[in-house]
Amino acid sequence: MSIKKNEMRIGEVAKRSDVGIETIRYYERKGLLADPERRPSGYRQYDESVVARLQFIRRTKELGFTLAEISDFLGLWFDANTRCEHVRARAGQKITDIEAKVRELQKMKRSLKKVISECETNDSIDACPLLDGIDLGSRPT
Amino acid sequence: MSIKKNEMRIGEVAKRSDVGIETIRYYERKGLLADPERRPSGYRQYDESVVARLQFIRRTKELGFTLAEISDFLGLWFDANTRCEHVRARAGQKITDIEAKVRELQKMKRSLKKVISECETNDSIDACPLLDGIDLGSRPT
DNA sequence: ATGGACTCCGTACTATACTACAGAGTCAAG
DNA sequence: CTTGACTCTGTAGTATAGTACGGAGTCCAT
Repeated sequence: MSIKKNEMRIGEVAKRSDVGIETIRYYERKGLLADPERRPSGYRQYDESVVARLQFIRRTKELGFTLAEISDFLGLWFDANTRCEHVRARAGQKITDIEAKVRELQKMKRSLKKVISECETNDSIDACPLLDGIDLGSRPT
Repeated sequence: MSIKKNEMRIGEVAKRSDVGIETIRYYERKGLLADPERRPSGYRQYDESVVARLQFIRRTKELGFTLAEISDFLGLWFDANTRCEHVRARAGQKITDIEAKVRELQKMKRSLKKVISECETNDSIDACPLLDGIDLGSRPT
């Protein structure tokens, strides 16, 4: 029985996590956030932990994961019914997905660096390839 | 004056790039693909290069870039009016964006590995942290 | 020369992820 | 005890990125 700070209202949470009030309620409806405690008035009552969770959702979304995937992700940790071996399998799959994304991003980065270096040594960029192994055709003249 | 294979119709392109026919036309409307040549009948006529371009769009989308960003990306290479220094600046910005994404992904990966190792040494996962430095609260009991 | 597969265009529909009200109730500073 | 900021629910609207469909024309193997 830990002592919880249970004093934030939704507006405060929105400000701290940089996620809109309407969006927080939307995530609640979608099951990405647990139904919060309520004051007698019906006002939602949050503690600190929801801010971290919202920031996690926001950042993960920017990496190209859908809310359904993020929900699954959070489920890895929060679903008390998930067996340990299932957690391992799902986490392993997520790691594979992440590694593929990282490889693609690094490929794009290498190509962009190539664009930059070609531009530095050559006033014209006629010969710049945008991506390794990808022929995007000639630039219009 | 290079020899071009200019013989694919839209269905063939769709099959090769694993992008739907309707989606190809949609990308054309959105300006992600140039207006293709047409047969006298009005049928669109493509060469090989469009397949690579479509594959690039598909993969890049999976990395969390919007079509607008991808359009910008492709513009780095295809816009003949873009000055070299602008290309460098925009490419540099993209690299920064990519590096931030990679860092976030690697953070997620580390956390997932931690989840897995905790699960391997401990039948209960009560103590697994989902993400470094992020307190998601206790699992329900 | 004809039937089945393919393509055309335009429009309408869908899913995802928000975002914006309306109208009513709540909170707290002065 | 009022008043302005905040919150409630429910519903409706928006942006993005497709996806489906109807009715007509085209391609080509038999």
